[in-house]
Amino acid sequence: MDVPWLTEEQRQAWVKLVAVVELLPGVLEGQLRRDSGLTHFEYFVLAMLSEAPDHTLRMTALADRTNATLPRLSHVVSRLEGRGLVERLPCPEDGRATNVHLTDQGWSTIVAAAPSHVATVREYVIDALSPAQVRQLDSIATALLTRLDPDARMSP
Amino acid sequence: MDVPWLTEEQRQAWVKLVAVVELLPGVLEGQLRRDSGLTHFEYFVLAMLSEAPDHTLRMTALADRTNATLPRLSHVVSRLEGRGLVERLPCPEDGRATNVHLTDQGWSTIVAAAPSHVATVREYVIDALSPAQVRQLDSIATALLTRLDPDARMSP
DNA sequence: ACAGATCAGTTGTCGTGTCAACTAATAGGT
DNA sequence: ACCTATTAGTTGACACGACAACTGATCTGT
Repeated sequence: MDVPWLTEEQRQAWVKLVAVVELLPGVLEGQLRRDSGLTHFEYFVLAMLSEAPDHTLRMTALADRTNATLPRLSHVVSRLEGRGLVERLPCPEDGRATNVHLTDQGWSTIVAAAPSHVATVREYVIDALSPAQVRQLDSIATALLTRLDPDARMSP
Repeated sequence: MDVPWLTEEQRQAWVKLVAVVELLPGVLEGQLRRDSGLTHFEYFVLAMLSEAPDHTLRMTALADRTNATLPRLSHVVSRLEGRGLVERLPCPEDGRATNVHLTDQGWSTIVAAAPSHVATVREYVIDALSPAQVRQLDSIATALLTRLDPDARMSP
């Protein structure tokens, strides 16, 4: 496994990216838990459902969009179901599949949670960057995703 | 909590950044576990120790550099100690503190793990970007860290 | 039409992180 | 000097995610 080492420039960028990747989830997690009683992952699940047609997605599709394994998603959906934020429905077209549907209460929850979450995103990310940097970030993230997510499971 | 919404440009950049932050840890985690039997966090702990003077850091300093809570670090150090990769030593200057020291075996482990890890970083990050983008990434990450980590705990 | 293979999801177990409570040692005030 | 407050770290109980094994439904080939 003999590999060309990284240049100092590359190493610096890498170290900082790792720090961001390490710190950002904690900030989002904390804010959502405090303000809305949701995990970031739970928020993300509700958000994906809220954007889906009829507020409904099949487990597998939802797992793809949220980058979750099916077992993990199943557990989380059970909890959300217990809180009345989503409901499971058998899929008419495929007897094996189950549809997850956002309830009215789930919709209210995500609508209530969104503003403060967006405010946090502004505060920690958008407002820290110039408009040009926001565009650069988009290009960079797009480039990374072609490797990290070649099938575009998370953003179809 | 009434907040200006995000422009479409900003939203796109944000969505993609979230995807990266979600996917990248999984890739690193998987590679390190397969190739070296280490968690990314364990790798990071060993790496920080390997860069420290005398291969030694106090628990608190190590917790800062790795963005870990003290309990989490304490548990992980216990496991690493059990595997003989680090050792705990009482701190001479402060009776409350404990120094964590990288053993020879720990050093060998990190040296053995580094090349394939760097290769992965190349593959998924550096090589996906142009040299200009690497520089942009550095600037962007630096800007984000002024908010995410104002005291520069992770990169002193 | 039926048997085997594959697919969608669920359930249970285990490792790991978080939080709260605790111990031990230093620092500060009178 | 002594008593309190703070700091460093450890320990134990609980929650969540990963992995493997399992159930039930659909597809494939003959």
